[in-house]
Amino acid sequence: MSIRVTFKEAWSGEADCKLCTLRESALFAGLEESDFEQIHQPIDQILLQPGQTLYQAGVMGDRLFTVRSGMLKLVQYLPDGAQRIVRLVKAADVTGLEALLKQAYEHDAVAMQPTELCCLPVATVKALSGRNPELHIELLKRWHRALSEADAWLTELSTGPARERIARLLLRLVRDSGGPEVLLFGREDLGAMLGITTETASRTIAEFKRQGLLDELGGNHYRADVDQLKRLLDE
Amino acid sequence: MSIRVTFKEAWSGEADCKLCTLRESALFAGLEESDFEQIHQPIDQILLQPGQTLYQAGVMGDRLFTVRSGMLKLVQYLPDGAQRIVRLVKAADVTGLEALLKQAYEHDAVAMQPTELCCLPVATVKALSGRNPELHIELLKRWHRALSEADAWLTELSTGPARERIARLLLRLVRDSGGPEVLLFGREDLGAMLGITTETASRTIAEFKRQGLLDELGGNHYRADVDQLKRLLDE
DNA sequence: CGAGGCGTTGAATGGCCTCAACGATGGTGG
DNA sequence: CCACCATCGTTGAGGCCATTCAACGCCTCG
Repeated sequence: MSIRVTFKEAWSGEADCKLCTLRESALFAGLEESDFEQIHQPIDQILLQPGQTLYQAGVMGDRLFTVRSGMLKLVQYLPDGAQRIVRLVKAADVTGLEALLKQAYEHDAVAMQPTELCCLPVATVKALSGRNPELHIELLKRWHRALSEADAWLTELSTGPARERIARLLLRLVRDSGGPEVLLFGREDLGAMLGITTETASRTIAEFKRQGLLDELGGNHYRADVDQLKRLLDE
Repeated sequence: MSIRVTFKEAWSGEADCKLCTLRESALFAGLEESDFEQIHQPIDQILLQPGQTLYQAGVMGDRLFTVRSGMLKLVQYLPDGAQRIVRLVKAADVTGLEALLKQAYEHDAVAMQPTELCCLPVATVKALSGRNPELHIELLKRWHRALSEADAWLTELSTGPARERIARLLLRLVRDSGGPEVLLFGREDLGAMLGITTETASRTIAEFKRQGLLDELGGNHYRADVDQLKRLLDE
């Protein structure tokens, strides 16, 4: 099911962090010119295609990752094989922080779209954060953000009937993407995010379309009626 | 519903961290003798009774908390009033880390048992962690642990039919408590943890008792048949 | 053109929720 | 001391909603 990809295959160049287009929002936002000179190992950039796996649960890694564009899903499995998507990693997010603590990755990280990443060696991040308090705080913030997201998934996306979960997910997607147009996921992923079956996900989406809550634009693109979705929720 | 308690009412003394019985597992485990001399503000200790609230969601705080004994629940609310327990905080755990980032608390923290806590002023923790890399790492570890817990709640306790969720919860409780005896929660809390109604929780527990998976010892104490619970899960 | 993946839809079952009643328990006040 | 009340756990009945199993159309790709 999962597509393995060697590091070399996905490699797409070395980064120059000083010139990064994400500088303001990136992990290294607070760094000074002089700090960059402390980076001895190169920062590799890689490009993943949809379905390709960045890392696997249980594997010890020595890198953490910043998403430059695209999106990853973090997947956990139960012993019986059931899977659950516990979080999405979007542009400017960081994942694989476990590596900083010498711990194995806790999820499978799988690309949902063509996804560009920077690979930050743990040694580099540690060296920089030991010297630089701002980076240190930035790391805490990333961790905190991940935790907030996790809690929100539990309360918003795993509580109540299927139609409410889907409505809340759609509203989150709208919020994150700026406009009312959203790129939806495959029905199977939808189910794994919300703890429902693919059939229920499909049926509910279809019903939303018929009721005008969603307008299909083709290629899994939809236009959402935000007001009606909200109204559905506070009844 | 929630019981407010003033800080003064719950105050039960000042701590001497050097002599703390939790020294090895506590947040300050890595500190040196000399570090403790840097603590200028006193570390207050407080005692909460079941149902009392430690802090509320949305409130800005300047303390974080270490649980010395007892247990807290972290509760989040949806706009429509539905509540969800997103995590439990047990002895040696830390909560309220949001305060370190100048952010409002994200949950209601409510005692489920008589609970002893240490209140650590953010200023103190910041001062110490700026100087002490071990404490710094320790903070990252706490955050990581909280995140792992959050993910586990999603995959294990919010996935699958009610009987499986309860079985997995029981197994977690057994694991955490050492022996096969567990102190169960009120049915309402059970429901709020697992995303099911109190009636379903009650019914399932009653069924487990009839089937011999649980043995009632009185006062919400039960003895769990671990093997049978596991068997129930891998079918 | 055939195969396989994916989304959709149908029918039937069953599990969970809703609403309701009832017993046990514990605390309060007469 | 006991009647009273509130809370909590339990159980029942009924109905809805999600799951299960199945079939079918559409699309891409080999």
